[in-house]
Amino acid sequence: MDASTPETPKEKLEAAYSDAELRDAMELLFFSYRDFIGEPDAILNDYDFGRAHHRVIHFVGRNPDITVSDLLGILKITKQSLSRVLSQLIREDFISQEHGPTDRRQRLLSLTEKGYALEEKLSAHQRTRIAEAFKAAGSEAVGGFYQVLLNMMNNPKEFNRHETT
Amino acid sequence: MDASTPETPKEKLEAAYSDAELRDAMELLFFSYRDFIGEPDAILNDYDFGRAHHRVIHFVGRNPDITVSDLLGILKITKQSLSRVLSQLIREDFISQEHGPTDRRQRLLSLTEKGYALEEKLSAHQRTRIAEAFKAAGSEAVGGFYQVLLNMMNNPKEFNRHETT
DNA sequence: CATATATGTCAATAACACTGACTTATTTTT
DNA sequence: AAAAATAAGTCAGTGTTATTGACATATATG
Repeated sequence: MDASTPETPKEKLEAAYSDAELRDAMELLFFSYRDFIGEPDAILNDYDFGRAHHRVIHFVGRNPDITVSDLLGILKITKQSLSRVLSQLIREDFISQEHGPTDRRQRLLSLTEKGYALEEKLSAHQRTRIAEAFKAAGSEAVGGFYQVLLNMMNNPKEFNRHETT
Repeated sequence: MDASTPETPKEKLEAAYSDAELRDAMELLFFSYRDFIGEPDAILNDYDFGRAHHRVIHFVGRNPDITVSDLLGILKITKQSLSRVLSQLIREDFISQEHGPTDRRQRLLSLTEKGYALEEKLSAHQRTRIAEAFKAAGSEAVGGFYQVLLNMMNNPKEFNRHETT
């Protein structure tokens, strides 16, 4: 259970990572994520919303007509947790619901115009931050960023890269 | 305030990123971070600890003899928030305190053996996850990962890469 | 008709963060 | 030496986001 000395010879070629290096990566993730999510909070405050609202707005915006259970699957929270946030967003007309066309039990969620406007506002800073980080690092680095983070996911297929070109 | 059409000619060369691509990156960060922090929770549960305890244990482990105010600066939480978690960790002998040698007002924090053991246990899964992601992506990709995430930080100097070689 | 599924809701609880006000010990400044 | 600043800790109150468990309703499927 101790892996402090990386002396396994066959792994030398493809670079062995020391515990210290791996802990570096852990910290880098912490710092960058902390700063990444820190920004929209001020805007959310004006609406009496929190980060949970932000996440719901983001994923509904990204996946129009998503079902409640699919949204729960993405967020990995409970129905009851989502309920408070979601019903607030519906009540205040940021998100609309409609019955599933084939299965009327489903409530398909979409952003209203008001919701879309808020999403734009909320993500503006984050998009700028990422765009600048990408430009500064260069497109090769961006590729590496994608590769590593994708590999870190439990189920990389969950990430749906929206192709543009 | 709308940047949907990236037609600025001078930026073409260094690759322009569409809003959709930038939102992809936002999601990738969300997913990978969600899965990254999701793992140690079960272990923490056994100790009646939460993520806040984990963060404190990590950063104290990484920075022996750190002062309380430096730790607050890293975590970006309030003294009162830290207090609950920290006094619990001290009471249960995961973290030790000692007076600063030059400034006796300071309480320098370090992991006890018990605390170090818990850190090892908690970070084991995360280190494995990162190590595997790094190996699968290759060392060039790892470089890109570092570059992009560093650029995303408010103050990249806050990240102290612990050199090994 | 029976059962499973999708969603919603009520109630209680916990973790983690916040603000504001105040205390104690110690160091630095004047 | 007295005054002011700093490091740390504490008390009280509050809010957000999550949890578990139990149950209700509508709809779909066997």
